[in-house]
Amino acid sequence: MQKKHYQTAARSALLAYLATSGEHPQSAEEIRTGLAAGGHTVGQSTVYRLLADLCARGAVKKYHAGKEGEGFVYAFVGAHQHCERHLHLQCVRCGAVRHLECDYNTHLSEHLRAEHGFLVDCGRSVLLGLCASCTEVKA
Amino acid sequence: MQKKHYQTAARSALLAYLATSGEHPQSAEEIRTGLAAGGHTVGQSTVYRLLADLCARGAVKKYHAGKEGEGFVYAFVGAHQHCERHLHLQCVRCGAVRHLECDYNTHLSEHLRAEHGFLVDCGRSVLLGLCASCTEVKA
DNA sequence: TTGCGTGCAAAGGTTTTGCATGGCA
DNA sequence: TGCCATGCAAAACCTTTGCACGCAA
Repeated sequence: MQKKHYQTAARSALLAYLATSGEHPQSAEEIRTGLAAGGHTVGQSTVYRLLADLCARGAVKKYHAGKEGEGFVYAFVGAHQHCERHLHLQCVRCGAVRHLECDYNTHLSEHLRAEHGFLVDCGRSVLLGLCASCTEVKA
Repeated sequence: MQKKHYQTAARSALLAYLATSGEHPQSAEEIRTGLAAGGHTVGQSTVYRLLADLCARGAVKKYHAGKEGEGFVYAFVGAHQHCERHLHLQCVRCGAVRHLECDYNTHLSEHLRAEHGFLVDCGRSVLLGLCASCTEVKA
């Protein structure tokens, strides 16, 4: 059961900010900077605490940062309430995370289970690569 | 082009240790402890530097640690010289990483490319879940 | 009024870097 | 002999925690 929470300035600002930034993953520090740019100064610990809370509620998802060794990035989940059912595709260039809403998920999970005895946890699995947009501008 | 390197005691010990520990991923600190247990005291910075070097040469692979927020684990690559061609399955319980040597890799990559415009970088993609062994003892 | 939320600062853990010394080729 | 490698310690980084005060309900 979710712990109750107050509607505070920091919480509202964070939610509003995440909503406008779409599902583009950002680090805690980037989020804090973004909030500050919008006139909302929020302590770093508050950012982490709010993100952890939202994460627990399923409103935000936490991914490994694209660049290794650099902690985590957070993305607003929005309408995606079934992340445990599909795979995730993260672009190593732009950082965007796409949710693979496709029957292929089922095929893959079934294949791995039947042929390899491996139970995939889709919600936590992220495939890395280049998204369509970044492929086009591939330098 | 690879930078040349000397054959030093620390380097030999690390390689020997990794060879015996198979492909089971370990953290830098675990590796250091393991070396110490074998009578080889190696400075922590040396461990990191050697791992980074081996990683660059493709002899060692670096994965996110199973538990989030806890850095990385390293695994000996050994005979797997084609990690860029297959997916990786990491067990969230025991930490083992398996290389998916199966035609399914091709299917998946092709599907994602054709249907979703996403170019998967298999070598860096890791699917999380439960391996066969851990599924059996699922508590 | 109650107790959660917040900010600051300090703590924690892991990885990286600077520097002088030591060792391989 | 020339460089690379190593160790120690300090620095850097990101994240978490402790504590006292503030604010929502």
